[in-house]
Amino acid sequence: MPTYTIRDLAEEFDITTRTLRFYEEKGMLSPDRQGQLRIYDAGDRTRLKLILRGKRLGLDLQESREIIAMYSPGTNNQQQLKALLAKIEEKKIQLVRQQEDLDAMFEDLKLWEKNCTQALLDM
Amino acid sequence: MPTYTIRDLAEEFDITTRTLRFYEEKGMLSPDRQGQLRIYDAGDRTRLKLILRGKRLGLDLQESREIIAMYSPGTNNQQQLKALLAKIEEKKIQLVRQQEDLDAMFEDLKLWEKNCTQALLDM
DNA sequence: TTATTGCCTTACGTTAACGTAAACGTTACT
DNA sequence: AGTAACGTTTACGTTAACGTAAGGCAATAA
Repeated sequence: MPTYTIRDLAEEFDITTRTLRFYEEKGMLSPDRQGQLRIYDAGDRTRLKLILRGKRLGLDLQESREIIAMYSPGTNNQQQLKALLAKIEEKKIQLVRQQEDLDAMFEDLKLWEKNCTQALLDM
Repeated sequence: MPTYTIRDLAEEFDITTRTLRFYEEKGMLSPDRQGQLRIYDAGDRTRLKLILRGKRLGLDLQESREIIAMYSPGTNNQQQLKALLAKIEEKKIQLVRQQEDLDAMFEDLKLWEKNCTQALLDM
């Protein structure tokens, strides 16, 4: 099993070590320790990827935390599961909305690219 | 031409009047005045929609400002146009990335919905 | 006429997500 | 032995995007 130093992950994902410590401080990551030093494993790396993916989509850490919680086993009481399903539905709606927004903006940008290119040619 | 009070827009888009004043403070909106009162027109309303769409996509106000600037005419020097085209390309790349992220998360959530539903049935 | 309602300005407060700096310990050269 | 490079903790600073409260003008309902 591969392990990573804090610098390994920071460089791979182009974030600072401060960010990694911050995520740990918020309980999103719990790397092993070798003395004082943090040792990250594949699970930590995966969780980090999920956090960063969420971030790119505009989720905050709390939301990412909930998404990540879905990936970990042991969530096995009915109340929890129902709450999770509700959350998923809610998130799906928001994702669809984002898709629409993306499409709309894409169309606008394509149109503008044409306009701009044409304007350049006209000069 | 329709006009809107600050409350009209606030209610239509489910934001606070403070938010509208804030956007104005940042130079994103410039409603007419009737005495002290703000009177928004169709253009203001469109700009607001663009701001909010950008916000849903995780853009900050500065980025939305640039997008909106593309919609207004009068940007007619070559330097400007080239800069705009570069921005558009950059944004497109980011949007594609978001699409991929959305797809990935969607797949994950669908999988988890299955799991959760099954787990509920199993109880 | 007074009281409520809505808008206004001014201005300080708040939260998330880190940045930045200080002060320190530990390898790793040279 | 000295000094750089990298890690650690602790803690205060920063920015964006508003929230919230104070104080005041204006119109309308009772």
